[in-house]
Amino acid sequence: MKYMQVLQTCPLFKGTTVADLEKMTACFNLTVKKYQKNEFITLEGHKFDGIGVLLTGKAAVTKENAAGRRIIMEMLEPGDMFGEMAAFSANKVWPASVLAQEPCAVVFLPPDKLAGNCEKKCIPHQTMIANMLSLISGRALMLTRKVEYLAMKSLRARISTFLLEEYKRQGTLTFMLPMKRNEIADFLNVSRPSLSREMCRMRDEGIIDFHRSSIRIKNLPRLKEITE
Amino acid sequence: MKYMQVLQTCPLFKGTTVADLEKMTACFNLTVKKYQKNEFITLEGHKFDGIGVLLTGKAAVTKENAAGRRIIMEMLEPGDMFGEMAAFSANKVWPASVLAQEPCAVVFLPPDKLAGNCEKKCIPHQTMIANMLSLISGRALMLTRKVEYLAMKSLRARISTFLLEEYKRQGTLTFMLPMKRNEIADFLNVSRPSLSREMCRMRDEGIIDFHRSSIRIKNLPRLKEITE
DNA sequence: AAAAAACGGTAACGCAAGTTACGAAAAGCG
DNA sequence: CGCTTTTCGTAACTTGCGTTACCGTTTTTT
Repeated sequence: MKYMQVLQTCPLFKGTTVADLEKMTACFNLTVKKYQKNEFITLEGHKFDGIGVLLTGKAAVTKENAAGRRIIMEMLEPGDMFGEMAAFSANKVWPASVLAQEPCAVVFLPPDKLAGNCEKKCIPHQTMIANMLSLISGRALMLTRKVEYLAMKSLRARISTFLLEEYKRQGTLTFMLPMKRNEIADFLNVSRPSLSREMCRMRDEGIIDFHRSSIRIKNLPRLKEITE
Repeated sequence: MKYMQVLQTCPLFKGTTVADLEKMTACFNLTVKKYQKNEFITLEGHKFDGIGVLLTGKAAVTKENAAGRRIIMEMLEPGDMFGEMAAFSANKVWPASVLAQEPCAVVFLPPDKLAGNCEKKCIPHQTMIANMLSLISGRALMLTRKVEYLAMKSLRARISTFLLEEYKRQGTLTFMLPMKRNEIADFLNVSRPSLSREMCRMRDEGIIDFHRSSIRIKNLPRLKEITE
């Protein structure tokens, strides 16, 4: 199959050779589907077709908000997969919609064959199952982190946690914020003016210093203290 | 083992006969531990002991946030399991605490044996892995739901969503709430008085009616409207 | 059955964060 | 360069929720 190279970059097939992939895909009876720009690849609430892997193009995972507005959850690039969570749950419907932003080619993996018994009980198949376990639990842990953020009552605690994670990631007390104010506010689930106000208060108290996207942690212990 | 019946109700062993279970448990080297009411079964951040299965009693999965406020993530009943997410992650510590709400009996399954290759490649073992996949993705979906709850800004929207889910589950407009006020407040991540106050306001407005744990939805369209 | 503990409704008060609106600095663009 | 657009800080006002405290009721314990 001509898409084999792309398929190999998919985390699901990490540690699998192209030869193994060829064998497996033959077993899977794969169907490549094509979509035009602005066409829906999946529709939230509709019947689940199998785990999708984006082969070419660009697509957006979207969800409808309470207010009925579409929010982009994630952008998909070739090699990315979607629907891996819904695949093994009881309720076999798409938890989100996927919208093609460009012409896209997608392959769907039937979940029953994936988890089901391979007659040959081949090693690659087991590797794939292990990958799947690690992927999904990774996703679950990521969601746990999100819950931790949202469960924080005070805005200051959210900001502090956010800054500390960034500090940990970048390694220096002075660094650039990876997002604009608006995006940070969205991520922390607060309004932008509230974020600005609180950041300025923290600056007044000598905890941090900043200008636009460049920020410096002036009182690290204090910052940690806020998050407990 | 006397708990074999309960173990069979554990979703991890769904579709497995008692005879198969006997064989597998022998291989697993299981230890049953007992806990008193209000005793911690696991402690957040402490060393991971293996996937837990609650055999008897009732327990709450909780997390502490910065302010020391405990939020209930989930309630556990006999046959329920916990810690399956941490089992396949790199960092082998408990991501949450589990607190016994009643005297509890718990069995722990070592994760390496679970995911590792069974020499016999027996069918029950494969069933168990498939079950595990289904369980973890179910948990991920549950967390997604939790995130959706917490992302709601107004308390009224959280209450309405909670009541609508309960209505959907129980099928009648008049039903019993599955938790006490304190637990609901924890679940919705608000204070108990605030929950009471808002529920009374909704009663005053004729949306719902309630006394203690029995509740009746009087204006279903209105309730749905609030969540939109 | 009496005592103790848990549960749930209520009210007053304070404060953190949302809302809205405006202006200045920075960035994008013809 | 000059114009437009985006980004960000700031301030006044509003509001929803937390906190605390109290009390009646229900449940549990002895």
